Amino acid sequence: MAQLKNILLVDDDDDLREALAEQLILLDEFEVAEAANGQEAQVHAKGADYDLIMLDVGLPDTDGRELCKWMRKQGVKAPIIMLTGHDTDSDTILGLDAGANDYVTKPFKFPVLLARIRAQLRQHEQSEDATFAIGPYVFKPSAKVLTTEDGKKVRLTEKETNILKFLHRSTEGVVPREQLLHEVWGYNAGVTTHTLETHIYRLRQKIEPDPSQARLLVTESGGYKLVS
Amino acid sequence: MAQLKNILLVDDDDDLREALAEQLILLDEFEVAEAANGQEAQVHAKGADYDLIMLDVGLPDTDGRELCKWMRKQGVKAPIIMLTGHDTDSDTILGLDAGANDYVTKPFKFPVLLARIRAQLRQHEQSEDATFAIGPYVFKPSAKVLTTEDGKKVRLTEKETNILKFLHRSTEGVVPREQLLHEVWGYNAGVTTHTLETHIYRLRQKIEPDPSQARLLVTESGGYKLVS
DNA sequence: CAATTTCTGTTTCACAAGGTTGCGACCCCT
DNA sequence: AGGGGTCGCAACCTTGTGAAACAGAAATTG
Repeated sequence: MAQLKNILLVDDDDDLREALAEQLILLDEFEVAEAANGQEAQVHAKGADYDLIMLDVGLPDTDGRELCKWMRKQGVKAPIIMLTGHDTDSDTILGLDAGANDYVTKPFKFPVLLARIRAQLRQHEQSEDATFAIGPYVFKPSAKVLTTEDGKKVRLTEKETNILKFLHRSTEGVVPREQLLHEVWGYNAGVTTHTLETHIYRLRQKIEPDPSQARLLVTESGGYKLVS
Repeated sequence: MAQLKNILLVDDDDDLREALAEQLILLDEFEVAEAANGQEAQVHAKGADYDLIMLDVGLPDTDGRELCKWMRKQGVKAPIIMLTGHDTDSDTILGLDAGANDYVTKPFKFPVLLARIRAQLRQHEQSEDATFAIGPYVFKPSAKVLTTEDGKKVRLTEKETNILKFLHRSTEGVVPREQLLHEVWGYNAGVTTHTLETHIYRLRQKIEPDPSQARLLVTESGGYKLVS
């Protein structure tokens, strides 16, 4: 099972917000935090890292667009989907220009919003600041580090990072050595699988809590796979 | 002036397509290639690298969604915006699930589409496979290389890549040494600006056509800036 | 059929070559 | 002097490879 995605849902319409949150939670893919106004949203945004933020434009205390800009200035990189009752063009434009990634007008059908949420999450995985859960770690490819719950960091080399990245990308399970070799070293690879095996060894030394037994990075029928 | 973005516009409605292309070109920000059907689109997609692709769903020869999937399978990473006449929910959902990044229903106002185009382009700059024009080079941060028109490659070290990345990000112009130091080495930097200066020196050796005179990477009042 | 050998795929680990990086020394120019 | 460029050097890190150990399956043998 993939890790649950963290969503922050900001809307002052209690009925709509709660209904939406419930539907999302029922899918068993998301964890949803709720905020009814800008004040609350700011607190949430400071406290936790969200994978996606949904923002109503008309909040009692702040303009959603201002909130959006504020979040961006705070360094929030998560995709932001703006929600609004008004379907005026200028609204949409202003919303997107404020730094939102998508803009959805109410009323909307839930499946459509969901598709847009998924599209944003999918796109974000390619981004600079994407992070992934791998075993007990948070893996940030662009920083080449694994971080544990309690803040310990494991620094990876470039090759190790790429290996982890490609292993993670293959949800399919086992990645054959040859394929991994091509993905990490390129097709005109001047190296043998033995080189890959050495890197796997070194990676295990770093990431396996007990290096004598492979639990995270498992060998299986001619390839490797990552188990969460 | 920033580099023109390359857009591929695929739609079989000649009037709409040409009008759209013209409006985009008039903005002086984009270069637009047009295709009237799937066949043409495939040829274009193979031939050139686009920064963004707009795809009509209803094409004479192919389904736009199939075309979208095909492009993704070909390794096209550019954002894809789907256009459609039908505004059915299932259509939107299928479109997004096919790998599109956004979905716009006709009729639309041009400024709205433009805002969505900009939003997609902005988001794409954060992505793994983003490239930037720097002087005579194409800079791909994730690959840590600069490529010239005629295919020559300049390999950069990690520090050099980051320096270039942050210099490029600051369209503002001059980046003070201290700021660059923080951005590249982190806030608890254990290094002095002299280290940065050394790196700049080495970077110039690599990227300045004539290393005796700095043209691309210029020193100015306590900082550096990139000139295109 | 059980014991033993062989074989093959994989792991372990040391080592050397090469690249990257920070710094010191010195120069140049204003 | 002071800000900045030039360049060499030493420490460190990364990486590929070779030698050897290991483990399980298959094959061989008595």
